[in-house]
Amino acid sequence: MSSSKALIKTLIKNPTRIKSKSQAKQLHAQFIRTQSLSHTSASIVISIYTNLKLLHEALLVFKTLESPPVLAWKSVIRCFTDQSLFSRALASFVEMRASGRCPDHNVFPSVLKSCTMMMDLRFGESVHGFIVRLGMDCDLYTGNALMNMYSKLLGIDSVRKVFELMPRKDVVSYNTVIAGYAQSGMYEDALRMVREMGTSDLKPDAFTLSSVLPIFSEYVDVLKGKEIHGYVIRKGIDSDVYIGSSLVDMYAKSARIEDSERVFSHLYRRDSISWNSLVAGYVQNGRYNEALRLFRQMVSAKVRPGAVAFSSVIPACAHLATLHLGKQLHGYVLRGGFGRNIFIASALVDMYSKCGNIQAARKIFDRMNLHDEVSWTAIIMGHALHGHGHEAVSLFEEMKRQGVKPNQVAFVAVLTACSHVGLVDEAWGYFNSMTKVYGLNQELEHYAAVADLLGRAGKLEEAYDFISKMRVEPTGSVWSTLLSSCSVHKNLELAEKVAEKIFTIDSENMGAYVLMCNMYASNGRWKEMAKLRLRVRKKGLRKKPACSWIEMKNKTHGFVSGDRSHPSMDRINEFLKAVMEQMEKEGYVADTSGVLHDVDEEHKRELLFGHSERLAVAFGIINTEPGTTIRVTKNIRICTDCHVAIKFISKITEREIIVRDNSRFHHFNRGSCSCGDYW
DNA sequence: CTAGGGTTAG
Repeated sequence: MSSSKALIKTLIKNPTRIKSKSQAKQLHAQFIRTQSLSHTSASIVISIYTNLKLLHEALLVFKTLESPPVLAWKSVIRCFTDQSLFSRALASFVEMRASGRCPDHNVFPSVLKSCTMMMDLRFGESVHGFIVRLGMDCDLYTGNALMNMYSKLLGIDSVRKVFELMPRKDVVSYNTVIAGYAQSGMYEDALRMVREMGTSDLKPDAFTLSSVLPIFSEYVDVLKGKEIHGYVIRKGIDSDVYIGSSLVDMYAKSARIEDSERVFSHLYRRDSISWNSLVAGYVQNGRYNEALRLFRQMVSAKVRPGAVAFSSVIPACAHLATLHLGKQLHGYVLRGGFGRNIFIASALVDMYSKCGNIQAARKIFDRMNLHDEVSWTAIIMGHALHGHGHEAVSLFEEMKRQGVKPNQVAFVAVLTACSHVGLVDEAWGYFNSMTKVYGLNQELEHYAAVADLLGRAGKLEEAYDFISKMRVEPTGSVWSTLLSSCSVHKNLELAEKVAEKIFTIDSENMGAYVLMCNMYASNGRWKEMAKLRLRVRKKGLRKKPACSWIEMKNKTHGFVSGDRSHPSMDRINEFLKAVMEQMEKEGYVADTSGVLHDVDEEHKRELLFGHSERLAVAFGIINTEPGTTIRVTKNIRICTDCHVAIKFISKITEREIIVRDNSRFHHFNRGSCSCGDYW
């Protein structure tokens, strides 16, 4: 009996001396044997159990108490919070108050955290009122918990109010306001608080830095970031997972993916966020294949991808147009129960439309129960790319009707839609409404879309004027779209003016050289052409090879123009020859104007024959069941002659053929194309 | 009591 009393005394002073479950059970048993399980000693046993996270054992003891003392309440409430049983924590708090016990300051941090996690601001505020009435609002931990709650549920202003009223502040207090400022985009204030910390003799720790680092990745200030990286290493907290993923992300966002890789490879502990920071980093830097490789590596490292991981990798499939991988990921998404996530759904809509399956994209879009400006934009862009300009425009109108305000990206999408079907007046209306109705500035992309539209519509001079008077400095690519319009509408004079504009901005623009050479050739201007060719040779420029690829049984087959190395080449040629005979019977005449001039007519036809898109289409047809849709992707614009030829092929073979070039999709069916030959 | 990664365009 007396030894138990001594034990109780030491335990009251230091209950964490009990470190294992068996020790705790032993002690508990001893109390029961000596019949000294009073309210006080029972509370101690409870707190020992809860410190060891043994909720079940603690509750068994707790239930035996008729009127549990504060220590017992406090322990179970903290344990409930600890185990994420927030509503039970709050219920216990209510019960404690009803029993007339007055909570001490140790109870509030857990209660406030539970309110935060339950997102129950009303209850939290009433607890705050209670805290003030008890005069406990000057308690450090309680104040910190209050700030955290307001930061998550109310807003930074109330956080600041609590902070300023706190008589004593520690690192956690500062970290909480700093995170609050950083998360509300008030970067200057966040950094000011970091400096203020220093003057209060508090040193920034891992929490501080992982809140501050994302600021520099958004500012893209590598220098500041590197400075922090150095500080982190000196402090020996560079292996912190939180800091690690912030660093990976920061370097990736500053286009220094090699530094991201280095940081990642030095992390000895990696969670799903560290992995995903690098996956997302690869995607942000256009390294789609590496993103997919790392994602697979993450899965085989038994790190379960979460919702964020899927919304990071799916765009990689969209860019690569790898439908089979996209479908696989879609399957994982559904099995993981992430189908309703708006980020993922938007990414899927985009992926399916970029992989050529606009119907699947639309189905996912229609099944979403909430549409934001991103998902609207994804489906509008999808229809635009597939040549459904009118549908895209009416979706844009529907978006506005539903009260979703279009952002700058949405305008890029609707202008692109107008451009692909030649809706000139509508496009002007949208372009002007940006500033007049929505207070958005027109940026390069919007100017580029309108310039493209005017050029395609054959209003070449108007397009030239428009680009010359842009409020933003035009880039080579804006002029390039006009140049190709000049070529389509056979206006050599303007093309020369445009080409000079391009060469002053980008003297190595190979596409422009090729286009100009062809135009000179078809106009019989051999001298100018020769001069241009010499310029190209002097610069040592080479033509980007045209290539097309097609997916077959989960494998991608690539074809380069004129390259005969594919094992099926004989069968492909046999097929093309047979189909060509039929085509010519039906009126096909090879359009050789797009081919360089200095070869004879017969050879020109042969060159067209070897165009990569034609090879890929042929390969697809001979390797699939009749009636199967053929999907081909090409790295540059589809050639005029191939466009005609594939129309014939679609009719003769009764196939739907979908070709994605660098700007849009062409759906060939029964001898015609969805673009209506307007492209 | 406090912290990190995500979707649409180019």
